[in-house]
Amino acid sequence: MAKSFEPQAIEARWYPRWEADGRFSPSTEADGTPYSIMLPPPNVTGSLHMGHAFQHTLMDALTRYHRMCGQPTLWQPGTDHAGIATQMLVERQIEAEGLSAVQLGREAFVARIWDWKRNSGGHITRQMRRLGASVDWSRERFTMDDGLSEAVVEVFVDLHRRGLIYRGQRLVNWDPILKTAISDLEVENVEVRGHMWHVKYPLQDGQTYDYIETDDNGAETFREKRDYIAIATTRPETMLGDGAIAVHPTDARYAQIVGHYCEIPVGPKAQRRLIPIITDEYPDPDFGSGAVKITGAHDFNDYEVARRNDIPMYRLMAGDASLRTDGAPYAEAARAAADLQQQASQPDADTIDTLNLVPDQYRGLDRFEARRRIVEAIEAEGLMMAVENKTLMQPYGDRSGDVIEPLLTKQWFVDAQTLARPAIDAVEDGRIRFVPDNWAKTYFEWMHNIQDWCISRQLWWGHRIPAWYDTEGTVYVGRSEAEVRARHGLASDVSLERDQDVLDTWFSSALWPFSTLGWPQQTDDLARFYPTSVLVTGFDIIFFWVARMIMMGLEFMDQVPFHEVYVHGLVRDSDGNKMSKSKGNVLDPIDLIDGIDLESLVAKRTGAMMQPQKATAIEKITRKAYPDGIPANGSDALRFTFAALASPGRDIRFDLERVAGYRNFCNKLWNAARFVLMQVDETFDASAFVDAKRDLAARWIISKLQTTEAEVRNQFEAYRFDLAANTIYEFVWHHFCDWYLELAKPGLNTPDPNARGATKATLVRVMETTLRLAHPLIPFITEEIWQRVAAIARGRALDPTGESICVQPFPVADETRVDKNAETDMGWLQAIIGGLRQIRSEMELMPKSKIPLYIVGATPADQKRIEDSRAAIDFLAGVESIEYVAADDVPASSSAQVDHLQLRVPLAGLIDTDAELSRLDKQLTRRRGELESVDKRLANDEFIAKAPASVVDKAREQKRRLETELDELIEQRQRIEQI
RNA sequence: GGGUGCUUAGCUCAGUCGGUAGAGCGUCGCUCUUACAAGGCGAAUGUCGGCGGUUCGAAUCCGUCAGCACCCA
Repeated sequence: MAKSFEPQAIEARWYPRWEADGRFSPSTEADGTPYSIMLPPPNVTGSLHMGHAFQHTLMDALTRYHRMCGQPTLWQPGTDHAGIATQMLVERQIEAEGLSAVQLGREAFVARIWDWKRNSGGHITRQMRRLGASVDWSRERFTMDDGLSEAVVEVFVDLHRRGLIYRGQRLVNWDPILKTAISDLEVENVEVRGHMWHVKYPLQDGQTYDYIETDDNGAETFREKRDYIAIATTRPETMLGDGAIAVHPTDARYAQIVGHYCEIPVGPKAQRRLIPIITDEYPDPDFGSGAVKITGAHDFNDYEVARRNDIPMYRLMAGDASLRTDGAPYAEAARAAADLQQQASQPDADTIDTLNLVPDQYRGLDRFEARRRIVEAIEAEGLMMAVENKTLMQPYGDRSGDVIEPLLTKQWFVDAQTLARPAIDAVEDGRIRFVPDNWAKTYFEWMHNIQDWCISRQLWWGHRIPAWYDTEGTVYVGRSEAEVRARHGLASDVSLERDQDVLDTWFSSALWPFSTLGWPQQTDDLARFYPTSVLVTGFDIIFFWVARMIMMGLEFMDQVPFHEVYVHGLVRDSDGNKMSKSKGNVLDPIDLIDGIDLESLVAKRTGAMMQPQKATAIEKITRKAYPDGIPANGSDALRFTFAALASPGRDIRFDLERVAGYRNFCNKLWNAARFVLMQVDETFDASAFVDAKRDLAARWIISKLQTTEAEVRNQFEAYRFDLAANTIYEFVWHHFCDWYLELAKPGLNTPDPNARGATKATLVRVMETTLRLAHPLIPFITEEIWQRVAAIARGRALDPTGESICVQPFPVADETRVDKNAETDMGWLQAIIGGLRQIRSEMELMPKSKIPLYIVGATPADQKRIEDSRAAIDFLAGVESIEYVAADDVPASSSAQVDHLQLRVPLAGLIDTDAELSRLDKQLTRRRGELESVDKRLANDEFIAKAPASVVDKAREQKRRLETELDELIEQRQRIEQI
């Protein structure tokens, strides 16, 4: 074996073997409960980031653990088609060629995307292999695959037939750059500095009223005669589309003018529109003037008010958020609108939508330019009362970064309220459990306030909506045009045109848990692996994805899609900041595995930036943070780090130092294996010594191994990856390496061949078991070592066609091998060796020098115990001789106290009296403190009366031990003082 | 404004049932010892955010205040 752990060679060797040997396909023989996990499909355009690496590590650990437990285990991989992201990416490529998507046409453009997908779409799946992800690649799926597309059509048609999908003209979030509707979840609200403009809306025909403000007691505080109503708005450009002014029904200030009309103070004076003053619960009387303008077509709150009060909604903008240029000239449109207002009932939305109420001089302006011009005009007219600086929440599209415009358009919607009800029940009654469980609250919170889901997107890349229109605009939904014609009796000469839009990518993702398993066909896989066992995901997509999978799963499979949802935190940088390209603090998991030199890292972080002006600053922080680049740590070390940091309910701060520590851990394991293998050759058969008599150390390490196995199992079952990692670390380093390997050394030199064999067998078999225990977290190194150790441990050669630790049984604790006596004895031995080492260290003795040891107070039983472990004491504490003596028979010495035993190391001539005294004082102080605390508790009658007996006994025992040790220490101190 | 979480050693974090506080990293000594110097041995260290309550006993349970972070509006 190589002298130190070299991950590159090992990792490159094993993953292709595992994949080729089909280790990741669910066993058809195993008869355990099927275990399955759906990989949250990453974007096909994506590359592996730290969040993926973290999440995939956890899923892989679970998958490998359950596979080793003998369950037929499936980790289902795949990618989603990422409608907007992919379309943007290929559009940019085409533009670089001097073409545009429009020039190319829909069909050719979509063909180009498929080309791109075939050639470049698999990047992230190659990276997943580097991480060791044991997904079943033979079942890889893509949301645009035929089977999955069939599922999408099936679901759409079915939900539509049952009225749970509908089409309608609604106010939606519109992205003016992408020119598509997006769902409310794809909108990010950001606080920005803006203005609040206070504008006078003059009352009709110069009417006036007494505007009176009062305090809480009803006393008048302000009075003024007004011929206007004051309106505050952050978006003056939408005034053109106002349909009414609303005040709160209890607002006395405006009661007298409710039902009157006022004038929108923009546009040519001759055609200014009059709008009614109405009452509605929505305006907050304490906010601003208490009166708000209602622009139903450009604000979500106003939309609701307009609907409630039958106020017309006038759309002012086109798809690129510029002011409309279509339709009749302004004078004509304004007259039509005024006429409409006189009518008893509203015409339909389509008719109103044809009215373009943008004055001719503003038509075609960008919305922000229009705002500037309108503000100017109001000011020029003297109707601007005040301009207030104000921070406001502005909606941005999470893909384009542009300011989102609420826009009235025809879209398809899913009736989310109806679907949410059973989905809420499933979590309430425990069919689905969130881990940590407080995420259920977040889930309920959202589900109880869920909005209808806008699922149509004005894109070309995606699942095209299975709806057809005849020339009248009548809509027919069906699996295909032929089905539609047959179903509705439409002759072949009736012209039908298919809906241009595609579905939200999340619509197909919502079907992922069953569409990947073959639905709508009733496949064996579906029967076996649905519902899946657990979903591992970040909290950021509970709404986007988790909730929608639950709704769709219950609706179409009649069963929950997964029993548990493990919600992990976010990976942040070592300072706790979110990782982002624009901050330049992104780490690439592959760089942590392979290492990267500084120049490459700088180039990577500053290349292809959205904001190139930040490059210099990013270069600077990068050079400072990683002066030597990033060293190669290997996949196992990275995985172990993620596991160790995965404390529930917490974001993780990712620290390179931590990875380095776990790389060292891998090296430790590697070297322990090297040592073990140096002790045995291939002919050694550990199984021959299964029943051999074992020494204390062997019984102890075997006992420890059992409790470790039980703990690790529990921790995996409870999703405590952090504790599992710590438990394994502790066992390997501090029990196996620090103690057992050292204790085994003297045993390997004894003349008794049976004792030697027993020690070797213990070394090999504990090693082999440990590898299986650690495999789910660190698959590569454990496989590499296991291949060398397994045959010796089992006493028979591995199958020449290949065996793998991947499919070996996960260790099961054997209660009968838990040996409490061995653990007690070992604790005592460790205390003795520790005491002697402390003396050696503080007296600054050379490691090689041997010391004589005098032991005071040893009973015959103690002496036997000591002699039984004599070789270990001699070897680990550098003892050359032991004498059992009475207190008075020892020359000047340094001492250690282990219970009633006093260990004394004579230091003829060497002793530093002061050093020894201060050492003793330190021990005295500590024990006195402890004794004081115990005494205080024991002196309390209520403690004796009310505390459980075991706690009281423990305290009494502690008191007895402390008193003995104190007595001895005090005596020893006197002896030293006398020198 | 509503909700959630966090505050423990210099740093990053565990702490399960309430029994008197731990790990890793870092720091300080000694040390190249035949698995490992990416190592070994030893050492130092805390107002468990503040205050109040429950309890024989509180880092842990309850209340309250403060600071930080995130989500929703």
